[in-house]
Order: sequence, then C-alpha cells, then structure tokens
Amino acid sequence: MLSYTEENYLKAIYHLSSGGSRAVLTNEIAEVMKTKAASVTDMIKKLSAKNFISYERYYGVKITRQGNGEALMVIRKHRLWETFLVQKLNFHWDEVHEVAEQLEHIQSPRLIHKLDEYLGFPKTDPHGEPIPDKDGKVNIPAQTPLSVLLPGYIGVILAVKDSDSNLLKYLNKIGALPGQRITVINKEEYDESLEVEIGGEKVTISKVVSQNILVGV
Amino acid sequence: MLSYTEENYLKAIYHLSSGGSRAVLTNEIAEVMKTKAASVTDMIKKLSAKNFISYERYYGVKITRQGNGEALMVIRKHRLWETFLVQKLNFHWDEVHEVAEQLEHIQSPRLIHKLDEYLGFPKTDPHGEPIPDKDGKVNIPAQTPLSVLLPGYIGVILAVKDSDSNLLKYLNKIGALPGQRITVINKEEYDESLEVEIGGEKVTISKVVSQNILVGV
DNA sequence: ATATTTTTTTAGACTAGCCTAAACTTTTAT
DNA sequence: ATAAAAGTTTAGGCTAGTCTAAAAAAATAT
Repeated sequence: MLSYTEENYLKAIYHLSSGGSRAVLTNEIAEVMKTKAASVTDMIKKLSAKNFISYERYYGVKITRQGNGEALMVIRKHRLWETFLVQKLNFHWDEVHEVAEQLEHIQSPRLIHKLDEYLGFPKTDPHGEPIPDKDGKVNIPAQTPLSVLLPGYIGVILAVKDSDSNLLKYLNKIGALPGQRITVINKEEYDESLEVEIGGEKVTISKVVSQNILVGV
Repeated sequence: MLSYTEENYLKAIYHLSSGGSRAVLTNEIAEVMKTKAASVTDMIKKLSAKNFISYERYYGVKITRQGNGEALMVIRKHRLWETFLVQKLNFHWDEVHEVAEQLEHIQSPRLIHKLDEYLGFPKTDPHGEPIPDKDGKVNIPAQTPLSVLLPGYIGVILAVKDSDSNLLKYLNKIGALPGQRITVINKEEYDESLEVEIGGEKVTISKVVSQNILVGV
C-alpha cells in the first residue's frame, strides 16, 4: 500500500516523464513537489526499494511498469472526481483541482467503480483529459499544442495542460473551452503570440497560453 | 487547521463523552483509537494546548466549545458522505462506514455545501443518525435531558421528569413550560449550571433542574 | 585539461505520531 | 489503614517525511 505522499511523488514522476517515456531529474521532482532535492533523494530510494521506479545515482529515475500502473490509478481517481464535481455538484471546471487532489487518495476500489458507473463511464474529464480505465488503459487522442499551429489551421480544443486556476479562468473568459473550434488567424513573429478565433470572437493569446491549449486537427 | 489524526481523536472524544457532556478517560480513548495510553496522553496535550479539550492530569478530558464545533463538522461530513454513498452510489448502508471514515477528512467547505445541496439537505444519515447542520447544530432525537446539551443547542421542552411541586412552580416562574423553545447559551464548568434562553428571557438553572427538563431538538 | 559551476547525494537534525518500560497517582481490597 | 491493583504519565526511542549544510559527482567554461 502506498502512502499519500508516495502516491503524489509517483504521480509527479509520471507526469514529468510524459507517461514514463523519459528519465526524470531530482531537481525537476523537487520543483513540482515544492520540496528540496535532499527530500526527493530520500523518497526516490524508498520508491526504488519498492520497485515503483528504477534509479541510478546522479542520473535520474524511470518509472517502472508497476509504478506506472499505480500512477495511472491515482490519475484515474483524480479525473473521475473532477468529472463528478463538475457534472453532479455544478462546480466550475476551474475550481475542482485542489479538491480532486485530496479525493484522489481515497482508497476504495469499490467506490471508484461505483462512481465511474454513476457518471456513465466517462472517457475524459472536464478539462478534456482522458480518464484511464480500470485496467490502466488510456485513450490518448492526437493532441497538438496550439502553439505549433500556423495561421489557417482549424482545430478543436481537446484539453488544457496546466490546471492553474488563473489560466482556467482566463480560458473560460475568452471561451476557450474543450470542444470549441479554434482557428489560427495570425502568428506574431516577435513574441509568438497568436491571433485566433473562437466561437466567432477574435482574441490574441500569448505563447505560454497557446502551449497549454491542446487541439485535435 | 487540524490534522487527520487530531480530527479522529476529537471525534472519538466527542462520541465517548456523549456529545461533550462527560469527562473521558485516557484508556477509553486508547481503546477506541486502537492505540496505547501513552500515545493518547501525548495527543491530549496537543489538543489541550490548542484549546480543543480541557485536561486535568489523572482525571480525564472534556471537550471545549471549540473542540465540539470541530468534532461536529467532521461528523457532519461523515454522515453526508454516507448519505451520498447510499442514496447516489447504491451502496448498502452497512458498507459505507470505512469509506466515509476517509472522506470525512476532505477539506473543502464549498464541497460539503454543494454535497449537502445535491442530497437535498438531508436531516439524518442512512443509519438514522442526525446530520449536524453547517453551524454545528444537531437534531438530537426526542426526550433528551437538557443537562447533556452544550451551548448552541436549541430544543423544545417536551416533558419534566420530576413531578415535585416545588420544581414545577419554579419552572412555571421562569417560563420553562412544555412547548417552549429553549436555547443553551452557556454551561458553567464548575457546577454544570446552564445559562439558557426561554421566550426571550435569559435565566440560569442548576444542574439538578436541567436534568429534569426533557427536550426534543 | 583543468577550474568553476551546477546538480545530486550524504549526514545530521527536526516534528508528528506511535511504541515500550518505568515511574507515579488513584482506586480498590483487605 | 495500608497493600495491591489499576490507570496514567514520563522518559526515551522508532519511522515517515521534511529540512540545512557539507561532500561528491557531473556538466560547463576557459
């Protein structure tokens, strides 16, 4: 059984490694966990001893098959709870993250199954992110950061990477919600900001924001 | 902010003291918390320092007004979640306790309010236990001696135990008649006398009298 | 090729919550 | 009234997770 903290580390490593595909450095983990490198090293040893990650000194960590499975279960729970909060309790999609961070650690496979059923076995959460199924399979739709699209492209917003509440509020304001069609009108050479059209409205968004909007083309 | 463990101790003390009305012994707490007396003593010191309980060595603990409020919030959450599990997720009433023990510690007043609303502001949980409202008021089932109520409780006088004529005359004088609403304003630690409000009048009654007034809430 | 900087690890210490063993109070039994 | 028993607290130690400071390794710059 993993502790609350171990689950959070594993989830962080999963995300940083883009689903386990690359090695993750100690300092990267320290930054997202808002802790110090020394603490990370300790936890790395623990998770490594339990075979959730493989670890080579001064090199970094790679998540194992087992660790991947655990991380996906936490992510599954997180996204199911977010869906519940928005669909059933009428939360706004930009105010569910913190609560879901707590709910994702509740231990009860039965609860998660019942919740999944109650929500009608949703495939994505309110931010458009795919919900891993009970066996840890994730349906990854082809997602491209809006920032790489050139003027003229039309796409559909599938997901938003960052769950920062300020970003989500901003996207909400400009109507950049999952499911919306988005057209790139112009790209400014200097700062790579984009002029786009969403729902008939023209709006200019910065590079940082465009990197966080994932679209399907 | 209370830790997960502190919340559990406080809840245990609340229950053992029947809602704060009697002092609780170290070993009683140790038993329900499935821990050792020495650990309980440590925690008692902590909760006492934070003013959630009052504590006298070798005697026992009494929950304070503040501690009572915290305990009631945890109980409120527990019972709301149990209601959710049974009403919405089709759990059986006998399989919800363990999960609710986890869910009761989720910190989000907004979540609890929304959940309460979603469930239609239920007054009792699936076991028939009353759900404290957002201000910590509990509907205690019929015929409770006034003496066990803590400051904040509001009840309706249902009956008087003793039929001693002097008592009845006294009650008549202070307006403590069946059917009257009565609010507990304060409880004196020393002699357990109660300051109450009846029909807009504040009056102080002794422990003996309060034990003879039965209220419904 | 070597010196400097950056990153990571180790060493040692802290808090929360738990433990056992011993000391101390209170209660109960003679 | 005093001895024994029961209950409680103190003392000291353990683990999980955190920290700072110093040492060690790797990366970078000259």
